[in-house]
Amino acid sequence: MSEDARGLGAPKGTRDILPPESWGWQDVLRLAMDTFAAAGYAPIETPAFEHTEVFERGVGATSEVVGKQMYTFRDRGNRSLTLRPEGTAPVMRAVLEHNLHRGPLPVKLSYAGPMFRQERPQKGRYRQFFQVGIEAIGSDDPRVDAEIIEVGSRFYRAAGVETRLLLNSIGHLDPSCRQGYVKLLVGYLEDNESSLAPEDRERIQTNPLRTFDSKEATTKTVMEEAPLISDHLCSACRGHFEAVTGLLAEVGVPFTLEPRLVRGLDYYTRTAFEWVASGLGSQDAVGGGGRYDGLSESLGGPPLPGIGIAPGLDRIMLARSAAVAPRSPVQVYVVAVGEAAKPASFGLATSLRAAGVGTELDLMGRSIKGQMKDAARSGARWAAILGDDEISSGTVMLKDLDSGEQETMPVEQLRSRVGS
RNA sequence: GCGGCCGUAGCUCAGCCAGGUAGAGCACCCGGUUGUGGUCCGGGAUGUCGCGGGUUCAAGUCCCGUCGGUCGCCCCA
Repeated sequence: MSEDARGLGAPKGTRDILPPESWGWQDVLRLAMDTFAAAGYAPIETPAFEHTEVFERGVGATSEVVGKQMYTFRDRGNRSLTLRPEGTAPVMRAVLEHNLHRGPLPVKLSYAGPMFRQERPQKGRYRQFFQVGIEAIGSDDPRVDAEIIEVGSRFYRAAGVETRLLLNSIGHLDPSCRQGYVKLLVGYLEDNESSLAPEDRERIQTNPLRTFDSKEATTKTVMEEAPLISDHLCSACRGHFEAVTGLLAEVGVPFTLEPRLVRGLDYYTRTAFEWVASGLGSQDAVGGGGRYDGLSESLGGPPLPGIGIAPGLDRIMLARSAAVAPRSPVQVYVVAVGEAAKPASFGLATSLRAAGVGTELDLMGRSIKGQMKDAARSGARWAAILGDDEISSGTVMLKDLDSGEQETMPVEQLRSRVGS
């Protein structure tokens, strides 16, 4: 059942996240932001849409994301706007706009929010999906790369997701480095063009690096012998990458060198990586990231190196062990016995909530039995039972729903009793 | 954007092949004597059979289209 009877289901590729799963969603989101904050990354909020140019210039017009997947529209002022397909270019735009790079460097920011790409939906791939992320802008020190990657890996572990970190360096844009390598690769591909799958032949000119991602058996065979970027990095990029891997090894972050790893957004340079989880089919990347040392200049800013990661919440929720049940926020359920107890139970629930104790009560006029059942269902540890007898004596009967034991006590004692 | 499979109660699904008055389990509500849950027993409510069209005396069942989901391609989180 997907369409509402009125024909108003959530739009294709979008979805509602309902209780109880939404509790877990909130837990993971909070865990991410706390993990980032503990490493000094401050939250930033940017708009859900930007001038289209931010992505065309930032992410790159030749990328699949910008070329085919953006939600672009005109507003009433005839401006071309685009729902953000990713979070890094908007953050860089905000940094440049507000001159954050004129302050202490690196600028360390975290964000969380929905992203939008118009693709064919399937499990783990939605048109509106949710990413969290961090960006460190203004330093090309390998320790920044290592810090960002370590924080990301720690987050996955804490969230209960088993991942493998795939790591590569794709060099920087210079004839001595990636440009030279790409020339070499194009030459190799042209020499072997007849052995490539037809759809991969077009890529030779448009996006030769992506041939490494091809699933076509014939192309894969060709690519096994292809020159690797790792063998053609300039000495600076090679040194940078060796420093990054050395630091990761030192702090015990496991990784797998993946010399064929390339990424889909044009701004990536040097360090590039993905976290993959098992059991998600072909949508196995639960997060990725990399360095983007040319992004600032693409957006008209000064030279300003940066690096970031973007874990995807939707896939993380699919990948984490389903056993992690969220804790119920309700501790006490107030049971009202008889009409007279209704206002009193409402007052008791209110004062418990004001004291910070998670409290629920019957709002449906249920019988005592019905209320007890509802109490059990709410996940509350205690039922606070209030009837004529208790009201007249200023007491309340507190029942431990696990053990079944109950005792009567003055109302004033209730709070300290359930506070533990 | 392309291809395979699927779409019946809130949920998971049976019924479809061989057309003949819509089912199960779970969940939900009430009750098992008047103030006590999670077990058990009894009872109850709930469906435009995704949507539209066609074939037929008759369509959940056959045919076509469409929308949505899912898996693969593509791409990526």
